[in-house]
Amino acid sequence: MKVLTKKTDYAIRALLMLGSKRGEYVSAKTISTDQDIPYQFLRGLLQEMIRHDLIVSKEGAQGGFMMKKEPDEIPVAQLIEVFQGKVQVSECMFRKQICANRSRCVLRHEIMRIEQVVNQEFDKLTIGKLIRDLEAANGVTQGCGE
Amino acid sequence: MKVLTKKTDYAIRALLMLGSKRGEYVSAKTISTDQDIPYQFLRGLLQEMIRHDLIVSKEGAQGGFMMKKEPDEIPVAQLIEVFQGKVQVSECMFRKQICANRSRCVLRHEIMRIEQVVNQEFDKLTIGKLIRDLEAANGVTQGCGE
DNA sequence: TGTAACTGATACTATATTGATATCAATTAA
DNA sequence: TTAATTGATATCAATATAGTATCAGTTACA
Ligand code: FES
Ligand code: FES
Repeated sequence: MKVLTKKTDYAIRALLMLGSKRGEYVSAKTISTDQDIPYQFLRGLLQEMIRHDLIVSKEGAQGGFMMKKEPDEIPVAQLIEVFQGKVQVSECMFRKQICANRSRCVLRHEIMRIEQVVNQEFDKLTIGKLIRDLEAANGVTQGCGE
Repeated sequence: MKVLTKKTDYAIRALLMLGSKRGEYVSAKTISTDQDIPYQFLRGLLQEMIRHDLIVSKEGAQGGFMMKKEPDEIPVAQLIEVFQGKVQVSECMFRKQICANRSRCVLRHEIMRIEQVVNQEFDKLTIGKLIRDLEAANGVTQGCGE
């Protein structure tokens, strides 16, 4: 069970890069090469992020993409929502029958509680936090071999 | 983003049924009809659960399936693991490069922390708990219309 | 002892989701 | 003018999820 798909993973990495080069336009090609993300695939993700007001673009030579929002205002939860759809733990079980007390149903309650916990965690984890974490750890943005 | 797939969903419902009829064999057909789960699909799930020692079966007429483990000893986390594979938030980002301090990498840390939280929650939620919750709520095991 | 009600085992098909590529028009810096 | 770029969109491939079909073997019981 994979919680983050490639789309989200790539999007995060693209944003980390844009976030650490704020104020300048970075081309899709540069991001693609640097982060090892398939070029055209990345292009699609970037456009999606423009539509969601996370970044802006400039066309033409020397064009590229730039952060629009503050990195601290972009929680990973939002990226998950954009690229994988809202987290929902499960449709309601027992849909065959009619629950007498739906608002008080403990099963539903239980499931939704977990849903909330998951969302809260991903909400606290912002791009800004990740950037700071990475910088603090390495001085330089740098990754691992796995 | 769907956290529980049909397989897990169906498996939980099958176990809730077996768990509330302990000591007797319940046929796949009965479960299928009662819980509205595709018959052959369910058969596969039941066999998988036998392999994982959660239930036992009796062949032949009047045969069927029965709980083996205590319902309280079956956390939803285990079912997720069996039917969807272990929860993993993400492969390591930045795999292109080599992380100097992998054991101290904060990004990895962050991601694994969330992974743990999710697993803990699904670990606390056992079949036994769900059965009790349902019985307490309704007197009878009963569902909702969604 | 025959047969209907069952599970065991396995192969198959369909559909949806995810991941990736290709193409061409429009824009812009140099 | 042209090379470097994004915008927009169509298409394809790979994988995962959901569901079906079939046949052999076992067992209760009429
Ligand atoms: S980025 Fe992977 S261990 Fe650091
Ligand atoms: S089982 Fe769905 S609301 Fe109760």
